[in-house]
Amino acid sequence: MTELLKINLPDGSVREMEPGSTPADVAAAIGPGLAKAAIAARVDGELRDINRPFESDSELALVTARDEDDALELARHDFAHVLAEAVQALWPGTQITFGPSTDDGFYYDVKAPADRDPFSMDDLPAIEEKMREIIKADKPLRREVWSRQQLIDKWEAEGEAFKAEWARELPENEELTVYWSGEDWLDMCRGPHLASTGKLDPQAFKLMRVAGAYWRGDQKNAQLTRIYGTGWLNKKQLNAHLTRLEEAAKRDHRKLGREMDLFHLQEEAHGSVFWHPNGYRIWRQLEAYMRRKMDKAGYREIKTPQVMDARQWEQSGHWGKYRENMFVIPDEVPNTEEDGPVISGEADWMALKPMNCPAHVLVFKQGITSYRDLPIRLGEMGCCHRNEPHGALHGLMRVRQFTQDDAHIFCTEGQVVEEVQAFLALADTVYRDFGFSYDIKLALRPEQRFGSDADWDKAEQELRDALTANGLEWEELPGEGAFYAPKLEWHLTDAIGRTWQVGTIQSDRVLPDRLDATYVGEDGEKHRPVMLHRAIFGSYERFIGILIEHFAGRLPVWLAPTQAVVATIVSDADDYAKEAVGKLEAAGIRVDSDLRNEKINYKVREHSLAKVPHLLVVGKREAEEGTVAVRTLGEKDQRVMSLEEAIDMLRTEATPPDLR
RNA sequence: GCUGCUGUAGCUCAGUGGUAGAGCGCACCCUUGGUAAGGGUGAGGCCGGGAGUUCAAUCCUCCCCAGCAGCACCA
Repeated sequence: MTELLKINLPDGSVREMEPGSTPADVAAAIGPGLAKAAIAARVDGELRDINRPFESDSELALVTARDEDDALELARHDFAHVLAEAVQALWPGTQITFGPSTDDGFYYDVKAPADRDPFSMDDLPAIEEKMREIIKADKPLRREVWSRQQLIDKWEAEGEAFKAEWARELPENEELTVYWSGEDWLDMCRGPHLASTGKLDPQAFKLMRVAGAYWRGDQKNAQLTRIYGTGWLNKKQLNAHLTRLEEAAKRDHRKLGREMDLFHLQEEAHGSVFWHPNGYRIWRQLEAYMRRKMDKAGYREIKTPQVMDARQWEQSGHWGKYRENMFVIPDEVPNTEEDGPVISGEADWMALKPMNCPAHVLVFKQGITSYRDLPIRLGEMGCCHRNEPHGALHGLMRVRQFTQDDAHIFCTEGQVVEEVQAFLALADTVYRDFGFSYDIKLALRPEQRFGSDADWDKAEQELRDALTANGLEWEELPGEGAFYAPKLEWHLTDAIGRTWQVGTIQSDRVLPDRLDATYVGEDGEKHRPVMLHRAIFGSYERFIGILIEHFAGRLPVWLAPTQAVVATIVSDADDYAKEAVGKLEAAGIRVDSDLRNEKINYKVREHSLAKVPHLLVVGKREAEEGTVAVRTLGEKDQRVMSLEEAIDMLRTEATPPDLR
């Protein structure tokens, strides 16, 4: 007589089940509706196959499509397996490796057989077709426990070198499982999975692209082809996602930058930005804003050299740790008598600064500093050059020349927490002014680091203390800190839910030491200051790129390159339009006139596409009455008001948020 | 840096082994029109750079450069 298993359900009831029964059996016992709806189970909190037998008395929660996070996770993981199966069905000899779910879908890393080229976009329709076949065949997905040797033998027999390698290295104490798809295909997988491929909606996925990816994420390893798909529970969700992607593409700052004539990039200076008048107007507004914020927060602005001798970079540690990202130049006047510039090879080396911090320490070191002077907050709109890997460059988001709203706070040990707290508050006001919400992450000590564990303990705890004191929540990222310091990172969420890393603060005890920065303490002795590296925008380039995408080009009036255009309907209104422009300019508004011989429809369209916030239309009527017809971007209606009212309105809207 | 794809007019893109086309934009002319494209005419291109194959290369091959997507890195 075997003992029955006690299965506790979320409503508090208990079902007694035969040994070997499964969550599916429980669902069936409860009712046919649930039996049909249940796609997986949470057993003692762990997501599991619906057909995996209970091992003991358990807490059970049945998972249905209404548990969207779990359902999506399962579906995407299954889509990945179906993808791998489809690729192998189409091209026998393809090696398979890994296929996880992602935020919006799934991917599978595969290696094409030796007798064909790597997979390309052109192969995707055929793969999709085969995937639909597999889904429609409704192949049962069955879990089986295998021994390590069984797995290794199978993978080696089939020439699956990557899988075999992985099977060898799976953790000792883990139960090793495979999942059968029908009777003819299987993959090594921890699971869980849906009961059969037919549980997937064949219209709810789409293969998106192929890309290279390294085996186990390491550049030294073989490069595989990663096939990306997006996967959902139904076609409606898929379409909604595809619409979101189109929306994101419309917001692409590279596209809008061209359309709005903000900046350009060209190959002769790839990775560095040519700012056009419109784009630099945005920059200047941001810079003026940030100067006011920093001035009020007790920072003093400095300007330091672009190029410094290599000896300086050796001392700061950059020469050793950062040289491959630095632009290095010979300190020699080249001999140009030959065809080209000739360098003797005996020159001393100089380097463009990739960071501002060493120069700031040098400023700090001038003269003798008393503890009474601390904290000293040195700010710089610091232009830095980093020779980034070519593949990393991306519009304004990742460039080789960029300007940081940088500052370094030199303070005593005892001042660190309060300085971090003040910075937390300052950063908060800035991000709010732009309408961003954010998450804070605390990046903890990396494997390779300078400094003692005691210092790291202290530095990490100081950041936590400041966060706690300000009532903020954060997420910790082990191993992600800089080699000299733990750091807080601000991750902004934009209007369509994407996140961007911008601001940071890092507490550093290494650089003051390397560059021998000291202050005289109350005791008359020399002490090391702590140095806080911090930025809020991060870089102007990236921040402007984020703003463009966040606002889809429709920048708030205070940032808009052109805040208003006065457009005439008939040339009889030209003189009045010029008068209006003069008054608007006198009121500090960035305004253009459009007196061209074009219809008003045409002008409205053009300035709307250029994302000008307000169009002031003037015809005969307005000229006679001293009014303007204001058409605001995004609205269909016009509002007629006196020129003075319009100026007041624009002046109000054009006031930067910190001056309101 | 790695893998794949791409590079044709200012922009978006067609196209062909016999030195090129569209739409938008631009210039000029007509039109003075009330809230998202009025009409006409015209000027723009060393078809990313270099080498090779060929009677002939924008097109095929190789190398380089840049862009895009991802990876790996990062503000």
